[in-house]
Amino acid sequence: MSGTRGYHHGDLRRALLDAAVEVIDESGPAAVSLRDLARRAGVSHAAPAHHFGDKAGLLTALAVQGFEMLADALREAGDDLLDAGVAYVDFAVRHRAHFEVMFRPELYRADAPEVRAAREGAGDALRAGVAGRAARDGGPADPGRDALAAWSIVHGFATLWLAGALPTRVGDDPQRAARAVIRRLFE
Amino acid sequence: MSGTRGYHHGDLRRALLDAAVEVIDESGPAAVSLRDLARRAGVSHAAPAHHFGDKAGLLTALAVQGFEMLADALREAGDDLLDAGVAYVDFAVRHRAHFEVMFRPELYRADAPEVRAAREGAGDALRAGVAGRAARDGGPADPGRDALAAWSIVHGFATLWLAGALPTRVGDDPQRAARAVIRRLFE
DNA sequence: AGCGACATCTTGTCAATGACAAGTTAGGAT
DNA sequence: ATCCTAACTTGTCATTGACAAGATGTCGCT
Repeated sequence: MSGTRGYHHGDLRRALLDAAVEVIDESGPAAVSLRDLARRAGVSHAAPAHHFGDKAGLLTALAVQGFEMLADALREAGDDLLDAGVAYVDFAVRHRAHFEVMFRPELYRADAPEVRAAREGAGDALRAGVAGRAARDGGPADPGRDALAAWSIVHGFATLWLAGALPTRVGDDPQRAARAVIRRLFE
Repeated sequence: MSGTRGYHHGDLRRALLDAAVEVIDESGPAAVSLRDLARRAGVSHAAPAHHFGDKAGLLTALAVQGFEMLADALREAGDDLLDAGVAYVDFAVRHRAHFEVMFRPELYRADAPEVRAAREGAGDALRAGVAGRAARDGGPADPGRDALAAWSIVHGFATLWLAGALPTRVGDDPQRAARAVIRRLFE
């Protein structure tokens, strides 16, 4: 789907998404301009529209990609709440552009079926991580609430970290700091 | 500062900020257009520039206002972690526009002195709320980490709620759901 | 090989926007 | 009364998103 063979450009779709990630990493999603992305890819100003329809279409593709990447990262982290939580934060920091778009539904078509599917995949992976630790502890009173608490704490930490809202005293190693914060959930 | 007496418009600065809140509530910060705000206030398209310089200036004013309102809300909630946490979420939900701008530093001049001051005021109020409960529990091992964990969990919950990312099963009462999640911190 | 269909990309255009420059109006101080 | 300055307007320009219409390359089919 994303890798049609060499046409005029070669793989414009991918190039545009990569360029978008670069721009968002530097200046946030609001700074994305289809014409700028086209310039960076060396194509005409209207080329992006063909692949994504409009700006929301491009960001929708980015969000889908992001949810899929997050699901992969969480699955790879296994079913330990601490590991899954750290993986969540790590994903947000290393794939900041994707993460920032994913949780801004007003920027893209969050109700598109591909988005729903990708998001649910990530949700399943997250719940699996939480359930693992909980089972080991002898079963929580309310698994739904525990999952929500775990998701909230890692999502909040990641968001605050990305926003640069945390005091410098927290340090410059997000994984380390996240680990300490998450541990607070079972002490 | 925000209420100069009746000039041509009366109180354009306030009117523009109010209109911005309205627009952001409906369509997010990306949808804010100075010309649209001017139209809503019944003034010419360049009037906003006089009060705020540019778009970032307007959002900077909104962010300052937001941090001050948040500090007030937290102070009013007292020094109980649960109450302070619920107040944080309540603020985010009831003042969604302010909250969304506050934690998007790329949209405004986050390094402006008025912003720094307002943000620190809110930070102090937040820490005060966390410290209260901790002291009652006999003192935490690491107050800095506890504050960070508490901030993360309420900020994460609020963010996910606003993004519409939470499953419907969580319900439609953010205060109730937040209370349950926060309680997970001391059980 | 040749032809047709289609995806890919380009050129051209329009309304909307942010930002700036320069001019106009109205309150307040003296 | 007059000046001064803040508040606002009019005019303009480059940039952008979106759309329409045309050009070009690639592939399937015969």
